[in-house]
Amino acid sequence: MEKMDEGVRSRSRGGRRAERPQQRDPERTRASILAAATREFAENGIGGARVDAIAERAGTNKRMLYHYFGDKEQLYLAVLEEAYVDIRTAEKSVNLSGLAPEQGIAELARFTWRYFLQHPEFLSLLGTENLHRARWLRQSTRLKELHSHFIGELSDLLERGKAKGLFRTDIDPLNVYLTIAALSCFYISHQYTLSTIFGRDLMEDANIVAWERHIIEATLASIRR
Amino acid sequence: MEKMDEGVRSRSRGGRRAERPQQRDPERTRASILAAATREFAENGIGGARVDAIAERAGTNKRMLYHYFGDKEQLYLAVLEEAYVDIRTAEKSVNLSGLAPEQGIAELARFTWRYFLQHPEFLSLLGTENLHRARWLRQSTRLKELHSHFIGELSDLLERGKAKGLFRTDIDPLNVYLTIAALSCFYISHQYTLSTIFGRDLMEDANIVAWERHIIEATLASIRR
DNA sequence: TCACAAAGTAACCGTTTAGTTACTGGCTTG
DNA sequence: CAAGCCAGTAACTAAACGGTTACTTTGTGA
Repeated sequence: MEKMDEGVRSRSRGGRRAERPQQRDPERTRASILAAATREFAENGIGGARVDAIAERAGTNKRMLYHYFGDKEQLYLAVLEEAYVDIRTAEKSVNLSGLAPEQGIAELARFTWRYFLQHPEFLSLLGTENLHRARWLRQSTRLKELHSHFIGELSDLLERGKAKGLFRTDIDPLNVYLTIAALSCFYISHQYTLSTIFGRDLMEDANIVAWERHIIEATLASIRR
Repeated sequence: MEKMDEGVRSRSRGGRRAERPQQRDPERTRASILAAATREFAENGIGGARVDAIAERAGTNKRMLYHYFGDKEQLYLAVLEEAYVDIRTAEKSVNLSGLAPEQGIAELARFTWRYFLQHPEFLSLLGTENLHRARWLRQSTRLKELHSHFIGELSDLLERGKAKGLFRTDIDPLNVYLTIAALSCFYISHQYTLSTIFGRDLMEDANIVAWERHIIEATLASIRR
């Protein structure tokens, strides 16, 4: 995952099938360009990302990048789409319907926090996208149709909680989702300025564990009767 | 505040003193470059910002920009420093020591939310700075010394609240500050992707009012016994 | 088997970009 | 009042950049 530089070429040293080393591999080339672009855009934003740098990181030629993706902006869109597809796919593996209301909310918060923690590049792309007022997200019909199923699951959890008298009756699912997302996203995406200003490393294990507990507690506290 | 294009030049049509139109005005030129740079960096990030665009927006020449600020990066640093000085100055106008603990927390949350709402360029600069892992913030001794006095005021409020038996005793002031900042910052800086995905304009008056109430309620709920 | 399409390379191109040079005009002070 | 410094302008430059052209290599199916 670290060194992409020899990516495509190295296939010749032992491909899937020994009798045909297969020096060419369109899918692999495309995938390695996409992975390299994800890193480059996440690290530098769209204005700071360099097409040459992406090609080099992918271990391929700049020509291939234009061959598979058209231009820099379409490549960025492909990166953004992949990032959204990935999180939506991961979300589907979470099943909240069998859990008690409070446990369900906690599980949803835990998943969101941990996913963001493991995919900082997604948060970075989100930041870039918002800097540009969601220009590419709005442009992409595919992305606009890619809804999170969390809002639905959350509505269900809240209804069950309300019926049991556990939760306040004036709670909006979107508010709960935004609360979880805000507490998770901000802590990670602003870790550098925060750690510098407060002189405390927010990414220390103990602090990470404490903040996870805080997200869950604060979210539940805000919806309990 | 809107049209900077004629900035410096227009001084000749009536300066402070009629007898000396004063075509030159270093301070004004410097200030208009700084204001233009703030907008340009906030809108495009550091990689997307254009030196020529800043000069044009400032209604001056590119040479002046290098004359007053050295180069693009130092100009960015000046913009960042000014933004931090501005918020720290505004914070000082808030006096919480005379308020009851719950009212004090509410006031602090209200101030933070409203300041972010009125200064989205500050949030944008923060995002840019974090994208680059606080490279300029860490570099600037001036900025590292520019602490928020809110943490101190907050500690005091929390102590008083604990003494009265209102608040939990295991509360960390930094956690409370991060909670308020996260709920405020995320909603505003991610408004574009969120509004697009959820098909609801987060910046509608009613939604803004509701979220302010939510920030205050959620923060208080998370610290009450 | 060979023609043709697709995969891949490297050198190139016009434009944009940050930064500079060489200059003009005005303000201040010795 | 002149000398010299500072504010300001416009045209320039070298390098970086996104994107293209012209070409080679490889796999495949008529």
